[in-house]
Amino acid sequence: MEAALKEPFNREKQFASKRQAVILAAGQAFRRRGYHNASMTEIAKTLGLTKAALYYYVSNKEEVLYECHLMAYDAMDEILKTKFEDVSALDKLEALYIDFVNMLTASGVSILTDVNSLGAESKPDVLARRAKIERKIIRLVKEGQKDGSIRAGDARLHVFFFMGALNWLNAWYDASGRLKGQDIAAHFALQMRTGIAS
Amino acid sequence: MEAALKEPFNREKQFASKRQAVILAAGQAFRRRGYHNASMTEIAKTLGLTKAALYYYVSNKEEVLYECHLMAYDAMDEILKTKFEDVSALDKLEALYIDFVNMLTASGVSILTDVNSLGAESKPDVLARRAKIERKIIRLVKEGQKDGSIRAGDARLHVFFFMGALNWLNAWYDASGRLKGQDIAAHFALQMRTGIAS
DNA sequence: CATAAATTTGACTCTTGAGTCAAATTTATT
DNA sequence: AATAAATTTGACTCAAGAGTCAAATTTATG
Repeated sequence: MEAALKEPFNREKQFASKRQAVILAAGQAFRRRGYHNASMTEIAKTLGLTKAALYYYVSNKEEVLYECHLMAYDAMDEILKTKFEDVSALDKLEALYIDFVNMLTASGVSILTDVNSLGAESKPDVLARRAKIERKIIRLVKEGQKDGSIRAGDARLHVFFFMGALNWLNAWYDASGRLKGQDIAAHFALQMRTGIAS
Repeated sequence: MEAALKEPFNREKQFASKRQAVILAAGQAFRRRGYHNASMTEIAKTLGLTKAALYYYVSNKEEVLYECHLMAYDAMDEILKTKFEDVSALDKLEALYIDFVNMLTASGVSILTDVNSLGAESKPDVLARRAKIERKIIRLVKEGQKDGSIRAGDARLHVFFFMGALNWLNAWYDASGRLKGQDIAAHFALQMRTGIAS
């Protein structure tokens, strides 16, 4: 143990992580103030930079919005990869939902709902991404209706209902508030679960 | 029965109703495309008018957004006035929730979430208005926890959960879709209810 | 510590959409 | 039909914020 301790200053890694920081900061600003109300100048200031410097990392504002969406969906996809054994679909769903809430309250990543500010190339992408996630969850609900853990009813509506609660969370959750993310997760998971359990 | 049939062309009424039409159309546009993506020109075109004509009815875009918010909260206040007899708080809540969904799917009024695009004078107003409604609903939930119809748990979280579902509805509901407003109302009410029932 | 690449900046330009206004047009009433 | 008020419009101005770029500054490495 001598060298290799302080990373050999990998150029690309440096750049990539700073870029990530830009996306994250922008995401927070978009979440709190809305895409159009948050200016690039303002986002730059948050990072102790100048607007011009931001453009060294990203090519335009819309790209940033796009990346924010992708970041959220990546995180959700990751959660959806969880493997379960011998549990009902309802139990799976509950576990996933808890992870979703924890991710949203702890990671700084947020689900943005402004899809209309995306251009004609990226918007379909983002919608497709979201649809894919929704489909997975809907499939899980249907599975639960088969294994008897989830009551009958339009599976899509079941999902829209509790995913709505999740989206809304982004709007009101304040990390500095008195409500702890974990508590919200537990509460929401229970409310989600009992809302659709058999 | 001779005169008084065709209203005597009340000036103010004419103006007021056209103004309402402007607000409503703008609300739809804001809901579908977002406040900043919906231009005044576009909204005017919807009504077969010119942007300049819009400004005969309203004094600026922000005022329109403000009125949209008020319209939604007026509608909710109206619903919240409903008097009930001999029913549990949970039953009351369910009835109100059904009315909320029906209002949102049938009236063309929508709950806009963009509060940040409001100016410093109107934003606090709108927030206060929303807070008042939330408090009423939270109070009802607490009442239900007392009368035994609603299970224990942070009343605010109970409410944020199902109100989130309601807000999200605005984003995805499409009047021309195959899902009928009434069906959504019934479904959502059940899911809301079972999510918090004792 | 010299230097070449990476990063940051100040000072621009450009676009878009809000908002204005004098003039034109429509409408209810006599 | 005449007319005065109400309504609508075309053709503007203006501001804000996105995006650019040559030059200045910082940084890792020999």
